[in-house]
Order: sequence, then structure tokens, then C-alpha cells
Amino acid sequence: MVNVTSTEPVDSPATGCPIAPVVDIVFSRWTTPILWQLNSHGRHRFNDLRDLVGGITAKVLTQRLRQLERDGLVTRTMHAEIPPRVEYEITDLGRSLAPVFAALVSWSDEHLRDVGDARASYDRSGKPQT
Amino acid sequence: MVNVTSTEPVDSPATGCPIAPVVDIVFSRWTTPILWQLNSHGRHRFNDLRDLVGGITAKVLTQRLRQLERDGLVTRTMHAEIPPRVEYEITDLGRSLAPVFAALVSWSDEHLRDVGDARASYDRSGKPQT
DNA sequence: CCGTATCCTTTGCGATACTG
DNA sequence: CAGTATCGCAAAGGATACGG
Repeated sequence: MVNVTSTEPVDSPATGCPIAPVVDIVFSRWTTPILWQLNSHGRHRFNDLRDLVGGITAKVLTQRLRQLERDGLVTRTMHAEIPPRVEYEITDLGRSLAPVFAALVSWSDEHLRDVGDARASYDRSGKPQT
Repeated sequence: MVNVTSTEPVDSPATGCPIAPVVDIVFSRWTTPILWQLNSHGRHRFNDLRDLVGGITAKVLTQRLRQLERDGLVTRTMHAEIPPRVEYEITDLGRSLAPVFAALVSWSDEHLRDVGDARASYDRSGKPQT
């Protein structure tokens, strides 16, 4: 979490990096897959979303959803029924991240293999010399 | 860190989210400001980079630079002098992230204020009801 | 100068049990 | 169903001291 509005210096990895705030907002752990699912498959109930994301516990999913709701990227709708039904949906602000995600998909398609190659090469012989 | 090459399921926030691997690579803590500095201001020595990034300790900077080097995003050049001189530079692969960063800058310009507003609104009255 | 080693605190997360 | 409460561990990160 970071101070989004002020121009004061922050302790986070920010100084001189203009995209540090948005990185904090969008790329915290689990937030990307959550937003991705809500963006591609519409509105979802809590447990459905939990299954879609996969591997996340209820506690952490709740934490992340609360954060995303506070940041205006996701809405939470409570239906007063028994048993209770809660639905989460991405907002227009959340959908506005589409170009960012598209850029990442594009980069993955073009360059992810290069990273794998670099790692293999590094692990074989490239270790840093003193 | 994530298994980049295989198609096997991973435990990370990945299942069904195609950009999970690149998020792991590029948006780990401190990596974005490091890449940003190396991308905007060229080659740098270790301590210069440390000052440019700001707030990062030598230990953590070393860890992140090793990771970036292994992933092929940064090069490390040792000059055998006394005192020693080590220079870090972004690679072509690292520079290929430019469109991603550009998309993030653009989104910040257009929507970061909305997040601040959403937070203020949420903290005032929007807390989740049971 | 460029790290590494060590210690220690903090943070995050999983597991489990429980509630409206 | 959709969480919350509590516990406990494990990893990440800071501070400091030291080494090639």
C-alpha cells in the first residue's frame, strides 16, 4: 500500500520511479489472477472465484478483495438471502487496466522464452565471478 | 520465481492467468525501480544505482540484480581494478519491456487519481456490511 | 568499492476452528 | 455461504559487521 495522492517521498520502492504506485496497486500477490478472472469471466460468487483463482485460501482472498474494493477496481454486492450470496465484479476502473494486461500478454508471447533460455544459460555457466 | 518453460501447473498465483509468470519476473519488489533507472539513465556502478533507487539496502540490491541478471534483463560487468568497479546495464531483453512500462505510465496519468478518490470514499463510508 | 555473513524483526501466509 | 479469529511457521527484508 502506498500514498497515492501526496507528492511526499515514500519509503516504498518509489523514489524516481513514476510507476511504483500503480505497481503496488495492481501487482501485489494474487491481485493479478483475481483481476484477470473477474475481467475474463464476469461476476462471481466468493467460492467460485476462489476455485477459479486456484490455490488461494479464503483468508487471503478476502484480504485482496477488500483491497481491490477499496481501490475501486472491484465491487462487492451482498444479497440478503439465506444462505448468503456475495458477488464480486470488476469495475470500469478495473477494466481500464486492459491495455496494461494486453501489453503483458504480448511481452510474454514474444519474450518469455528468452527468459527461460537466459536462466538455463546462467545456471549452466554464467554465475558471477569475483 | 516460477517455472517459465513447463506447462505443468504451479503453486504460484498462476492457474488460468497467462500473465502470472511475467508478473513474477518483472514486478517483484524493487525490480521495477531498478529496471526503470537502468532504462532511463544507462549503465551504472553498484553504489550509484543504490543511490538512484533509494532506500534499498546493499544486500537486497545484490539479490535483485542477480535475479535480473539470471533472467537476462540486466548485465553485470566486472572491471578488475583496485578499487573494484562493477557496472550494471539493461539488456535488449530488458528494454523490450518499454511498452509495458509505457502502458503503466499512461494508466497512472489517466486513472491513479481515481484510485485515490476511491480510497478516500471507502475510508469515509464504504466499509463492507455483513 | 562491492559485496557477503550474521543476526534479528517484520510480514505474509497456511491451517484450523468457529460464526451470522 | 461467506467469511472471521487465532495460531504458528517460514520467508523477506533491515542493521551491522566484516572480507576480497
